[in-house]
Amino acid sequence: MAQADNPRHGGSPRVSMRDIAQQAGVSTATVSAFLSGKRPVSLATRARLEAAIKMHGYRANAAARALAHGRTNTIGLLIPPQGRSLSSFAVDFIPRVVQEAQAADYDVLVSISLEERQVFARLIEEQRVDGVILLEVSLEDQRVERLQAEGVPFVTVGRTARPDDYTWVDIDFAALARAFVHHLADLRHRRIVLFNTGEELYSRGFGPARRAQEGFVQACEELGVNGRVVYSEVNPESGLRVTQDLLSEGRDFTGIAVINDHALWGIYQALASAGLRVPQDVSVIALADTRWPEALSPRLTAAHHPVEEMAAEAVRFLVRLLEDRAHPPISRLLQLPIILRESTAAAPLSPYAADRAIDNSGTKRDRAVLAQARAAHEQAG
Amino acid sequence: MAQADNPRHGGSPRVSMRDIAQQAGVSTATVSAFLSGKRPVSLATRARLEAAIKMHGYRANAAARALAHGRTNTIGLLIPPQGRSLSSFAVDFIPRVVQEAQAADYDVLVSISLEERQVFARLIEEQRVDGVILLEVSLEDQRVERLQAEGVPFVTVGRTARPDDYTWVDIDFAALARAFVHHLADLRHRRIVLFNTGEELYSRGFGPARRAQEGFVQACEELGVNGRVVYSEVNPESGLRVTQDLLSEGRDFTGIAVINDHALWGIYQALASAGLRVPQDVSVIALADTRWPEALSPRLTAAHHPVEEMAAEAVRFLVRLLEDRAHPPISRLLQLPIILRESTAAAPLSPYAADRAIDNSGTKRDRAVLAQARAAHEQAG
DNA sequence: CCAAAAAGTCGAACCGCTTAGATAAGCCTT
DNA sequence: AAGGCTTATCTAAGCGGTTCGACTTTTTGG
Repeated sequence: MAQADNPRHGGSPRVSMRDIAQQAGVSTATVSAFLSGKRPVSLATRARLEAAIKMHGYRANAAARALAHGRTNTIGLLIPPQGRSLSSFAVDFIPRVVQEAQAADYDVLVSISLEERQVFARLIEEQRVDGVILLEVSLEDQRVERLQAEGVPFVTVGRTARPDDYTWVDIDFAALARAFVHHLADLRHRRIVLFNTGEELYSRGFGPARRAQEGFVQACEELGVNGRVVYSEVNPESGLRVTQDLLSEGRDFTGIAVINDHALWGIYQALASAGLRVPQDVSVIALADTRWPEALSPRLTAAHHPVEEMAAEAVRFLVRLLEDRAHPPISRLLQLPIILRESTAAAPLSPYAADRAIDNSGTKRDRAVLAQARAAHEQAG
Repeated sequence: MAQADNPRHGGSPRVSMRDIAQQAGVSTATVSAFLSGKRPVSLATRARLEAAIKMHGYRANAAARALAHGRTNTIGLLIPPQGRSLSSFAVDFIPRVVQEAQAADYDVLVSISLEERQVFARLIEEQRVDGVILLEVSLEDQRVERLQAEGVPFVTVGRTARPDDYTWVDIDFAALARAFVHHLADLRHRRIVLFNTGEELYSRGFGPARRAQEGFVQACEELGVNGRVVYSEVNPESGLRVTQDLLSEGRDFTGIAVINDHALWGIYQALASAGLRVPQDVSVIALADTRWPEALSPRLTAAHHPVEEMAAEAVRFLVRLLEDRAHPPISRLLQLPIILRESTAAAPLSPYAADRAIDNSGTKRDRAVLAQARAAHEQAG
């Protein structure tokens, strides 16, 4: 084939290890030894090699290294298809993954997990990556099964219904939703709406959507609260529309819990233009990124979505699996503290008699719960 | 080295081309010919190969291919460091790049262009990518020079001060800002504020920030409009704060032009809580992603940021450069039409005498300009 | 019916790096 | 002074593909 003088792209021909070896008067094996530090190299040789390498700005070719070494030092990040990620998640997530990976000497290959077969073919079968980080996992996720079957190291952000034998990071959405309900119930709210993710995600068994709803419903039942769930897409418009629809049906809620922070803006907007004040008329509590809670007015009582922490942790987990193939599965279920601000307050006593009627029941227990929850929140915050 | 029975990660040992060749009773050269289609293969052989390949689910190892072939079929995407990208840009940009690249049979390696030297070392010098897409380009950008010097194919999103000898896609921010001013001036606004990007970006010579401001200032001068520029970071809080500061100084503007759509929410919010109505008291015009204009109330007169189009175009350009190394530089400067909605209206006549005073000058010319601009906008919309 | 062209296949070199042995020299030890 | 360790280096065999010249068999045109 002899592309001997590989002209490269117009620039200078790439120097290879051979060139370095020649100039330093040693074999390529020695250069490799020097570079990897896996074998001792004499000081004299060292010096010559350093000089040669610096002089040419030499760097080992990644493909060759990967081929010989059997690892690519690249991790695959499977993101959901366009404009469908949970909240502002992906915005902060991707850069953080990249950064953390770079710190661990890995590159990140981003792929859209739309056409599953294709992605697997490229990333896994062609062995472009050593391991994979999987986003937006469903309770029943074929990708997880597939990865397990292939024996590819991977970590999921979110988890399936049976997450025992692989590695993941997740938020305890059920507990979070429960905490939302408790907080609102403590404030004597009796009619609460949960703003869940979009319906499509929910019906596909998207973990957070399912678990949050489950926790929400369960807590509502336990506390005798009238709970309702609506679904909102991840764009500002949707939150607006959904809230308006809700209001036009006649307002039968005093509290709103949100796990899809893209809806927040619309919710505030819709409430305001309906003449409803937060928190006097309606309380709002949410899971949100760092930016919204302080920007909204009144400031938002919220749990902070630990996007970056999850990104970093996912990478760290994956790296650990890669460095030690026999490593047992690791997992981390994050409990998020709720930070109390001004968007939640005691439910209005009037003008909704229905609320009051319900209010008469369960008051004693609620008091206790209230006190306890308050204490917990104070600590957490 | 003999890791003969390469155990791979727990799974089945990877099949290589040799296995396929053996099973089909041919040489690896023939397998390669079959796979690449670069040489004819008889029908009989074809059939046997297809069977063998399907049976093993064989796929050529990417590293080996890259090594032999000299191309990685991977493009590098250099994104700005965390939380500093222009508006919601990166959110939609990355997935679109990945998608478009996948369609052209390329993978995307994302890297943060924080530590320039490091990134270049990994991506370019280790030859992990065939070409690069560069985001957030400054007027004087060392990365561009470096890439040119190295002879690496690349395309920038945005452009430097002298963008003649390389490939790029950009928005005509100067023209856009001018159009904003014209539109507002046509509506008899005489005191306008430009919400630019954050100050740090501006001072680093970020193209859009500089060019937009230039166009803005220039148009203001031409039209005798009193223009002012403020800088807002890409988070909802910042827009709020900046607007509040502006208002607390005494409101000396009736029109707001925005190129940083993250500020929008805060602007609307701040205006509302100051009791100012849009558009009766203040007109707002902006460059924004698809989601905000329809979600804000009143709906936003805006130019739509063609994020996805730019992403797709950037990839297409790059692929063209990669397929034909001798290809001359390509470029595309996008002119964005302004879509008229309800956030802009004639400037209020009262209670600001100052506005009126200025209004008396230049009226005739303004009339003509107005008519013309209107016509243009009608068409564009 | 034969020479020339086309089709089909193979062997072998090569891409640039890693890594076991093998080798050789220097330094102890006894 | 010889055997045993270390230390430093080299040789050579891969890793899993691509490519190209050479060789054999068909096909084609005259």
